[in-house]
Amino acid sequence: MLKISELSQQTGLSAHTLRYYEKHGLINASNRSEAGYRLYIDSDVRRVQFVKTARNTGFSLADIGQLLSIRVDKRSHSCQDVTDITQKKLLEVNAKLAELQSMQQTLKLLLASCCGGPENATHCSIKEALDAGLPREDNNEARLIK
Amino acid sequence: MLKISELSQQTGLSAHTLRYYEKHGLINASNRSEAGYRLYIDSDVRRVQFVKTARNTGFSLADIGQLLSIRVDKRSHSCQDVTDITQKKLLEVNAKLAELQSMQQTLKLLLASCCGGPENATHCSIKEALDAGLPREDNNEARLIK
DNA sequence: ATTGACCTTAAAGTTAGCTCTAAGGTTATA
DNA sequence: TATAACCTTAGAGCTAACTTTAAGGTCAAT
Repeated sequence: MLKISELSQQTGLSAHTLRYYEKHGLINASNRSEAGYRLYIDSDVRRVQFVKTARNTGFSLADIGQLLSIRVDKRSHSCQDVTDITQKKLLEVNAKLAELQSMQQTLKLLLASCCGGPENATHCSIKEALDAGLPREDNNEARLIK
Repeated sequence: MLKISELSQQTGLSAHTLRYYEKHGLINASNRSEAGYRLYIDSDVRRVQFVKTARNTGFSLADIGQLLSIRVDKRSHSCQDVTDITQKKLLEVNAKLAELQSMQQTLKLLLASCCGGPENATHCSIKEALDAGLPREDNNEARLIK
């Protein structure tokens, strides 16, 4: 039985965030101690890790609640509901994957063509990466926010 | 030369959002008309699309500004700077990819094992997907937010 | 020449997702 | 037994990223 700070350590989410997720119906402590402390078991850890992964891959907490409801709330979902939701989420994941892979490609090209790449060791040219898909360079500074 | 509403159409971002991005240094109109209207060219479109892709893959606007500064502001970055930033972003992209692929796997398993999968056509069992990596089911409802 | 659909800036409002604070109870160690 | 390091809830505060509003200028078509 883990206390909330131990769950926090195991998942990398703060105790505050874990309570916040609980308030929004995403997770739950399996038990409470006499004094009212939240107590978690292994399956709670896996559930939190799932939430974290989903969040890291860009799903909103509402999306994640929907994903979790597939697993948890069997009785109120028909088979059709489940496959519909799952299929929709899978399409979203696939779209995200495609965009991420394009970003990966762009960054790889940038690394390969800029300072230290085999054909361009002495000066930094990013033209190759730009030509391969990035927007073209211009003369304006891109100011960082703030 | 595109006006802002035309750029909006081509990129799927609202004119408001485009002005917001400009205010934060991410994009810029190449020209202005006599009356002060923003006018964009093809390379502006590509730049906005890059911003959109990066945003969709979970980068913050500050991150995107950093990525754009690699491409744009050659003089103020040493080769080392550029490779450092790029390499760091590439690691982030790779981590996101790994998490997304794990989500994809989970959803695929769920689809395959639930209602209509070859070995389980008559009732909806998600146990297979759970056993394959998802947190276990429990008896609590996952309430959707709001 | 006026209507309506655009465009401008500046600034206020909104939402999601935390993050922190206050006020107080619990538990382990010195 | 007291000190510190936990835990509790309720609620306020914060930041990022929009989104809307206000007040007004422009432009094409009737």
